[in-house]
Amino acid sequence: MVTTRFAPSPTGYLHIGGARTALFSYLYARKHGGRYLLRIEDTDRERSTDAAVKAIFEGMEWLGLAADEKPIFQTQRYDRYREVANQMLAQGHAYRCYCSKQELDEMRAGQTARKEKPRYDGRCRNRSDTPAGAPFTIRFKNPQEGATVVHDLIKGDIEFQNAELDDLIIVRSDGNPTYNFCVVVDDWDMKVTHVIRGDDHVNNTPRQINILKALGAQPPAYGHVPMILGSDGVKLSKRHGAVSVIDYRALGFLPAAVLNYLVRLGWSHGDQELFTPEEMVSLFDISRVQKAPARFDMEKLIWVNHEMVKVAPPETVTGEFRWHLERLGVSVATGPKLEDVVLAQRERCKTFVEMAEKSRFFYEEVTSYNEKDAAKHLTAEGKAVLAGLAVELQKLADWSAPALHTVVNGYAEARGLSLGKVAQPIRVAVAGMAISPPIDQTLALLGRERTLARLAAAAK
RNA sequence: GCUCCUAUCGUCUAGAGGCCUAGGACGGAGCCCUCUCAAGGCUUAAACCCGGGUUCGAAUCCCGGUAGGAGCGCCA
Repeated sequence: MVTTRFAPSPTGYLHIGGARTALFSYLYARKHGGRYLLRIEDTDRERSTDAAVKAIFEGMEWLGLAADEKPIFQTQRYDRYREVANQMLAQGHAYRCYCSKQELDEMRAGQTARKEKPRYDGRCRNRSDTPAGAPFTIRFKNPQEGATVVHDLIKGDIEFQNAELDDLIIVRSDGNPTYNFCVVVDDWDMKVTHVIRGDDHVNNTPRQINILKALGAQPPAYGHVPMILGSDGVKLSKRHGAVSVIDYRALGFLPAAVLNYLVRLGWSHGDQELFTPEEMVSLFDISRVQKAPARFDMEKLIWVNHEMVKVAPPETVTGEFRWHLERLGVSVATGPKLEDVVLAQRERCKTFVEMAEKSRFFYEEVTSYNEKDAAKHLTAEGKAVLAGLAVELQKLADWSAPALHTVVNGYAEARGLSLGKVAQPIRVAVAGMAISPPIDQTLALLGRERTLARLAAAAK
């Protein structure tokens, strides 16, 4: 069965680039009826934190990319790693290295000075003496001849000369296993068939394949996805703004939009820009993923989000809308139904941050007016309109959009005023600004009581 | 320095030797519509990194250059 995994290390937030490799892994597994697993690579005890683990879970859950099975933590598998390491030692695939850190540093310094690639020269490979009590690391005995080729799902065949690869440490002198070794043992034990991961691991791949071969295991297929760059073409970092997946929630995006944007970044299916979750699964084709890194474009994400917001069934997005309103300290206890406001606002709001800001007047009192808008529309003339209209509205029995439409339009027509001359002052009066849905809808949603009170307050 | 990877509008991309006068999308510009903001409609500017081959024919294949990126830890 096809098995993929996402294997982040919990040393920070869930990076947007990581989210994309997770998405590709997820899609690949789904498409082939397989499983998608999550593994926490927390062997770096210094930098790994529980908060980061939590952030990863939160991010994955928000995106809807939850793993099919319970996540695996590398720190809980040390016994297994040691067992495999000892087996390799016994079989002659690994050896003890007694080189000190200082000795290694000197070796590297010499190589760098000679403009050579810094690498371990294998001096302990055939060492016969075993200094009693001396600290040692365990190194993998990498083949010294021939070549290892990676049949990459995205990049095609990549050939490495084994002579280029040195004997890497698989167990540290403190007895703890290293990254490249844990990955190999885990992928093997988890029966991972397709390793889809970041581009930065390409150079680790031949080593991992060689270890797997020494273990007598069948290496999985690999697919290395290019990284995501900032808009300036430099590696995406905090300097570019949001890099953590969960930040995109705070920015007002829908998980579906982030997913859609991410899947189209470095991948395409003809001219199609928008995909349903089902289409993503059925249409995704890893071999069509771009080989070059792509730049992150916030403008396009915003567009994708707006497209999603415009067509999503309102009830499916009220959760995000409420979350943002409450984040602004707005109580939604009294006021129109969230669904109705979403329906009225979604055409003009690209994100939920925007929607919340432009809709808070439906739920809380207007305590101040936008200065420019007030100066322009709450003039003596404007106030007269508000006062006059208030009288008409008082008499209105049916507080519905069509009825309000008739009254407002009728008022303007009767006085030979353009609709703008009437609607704009009302807007400022009830919304505090000159931006709102069509005026009849706005008033209908706001309700009779609030409308009349605000009209009166502004007419003064 | 060494190894590996990459290269189409500003950005994401289509393009698998003739369908390319290089298509779509975001963003930009202009016009229309309009009670605001939007949305929508129409129009428009904008790219094959450079140089050699191969071929009747190259954005597409090959080689070289250039530029960018990744890796070279008892980090992951």
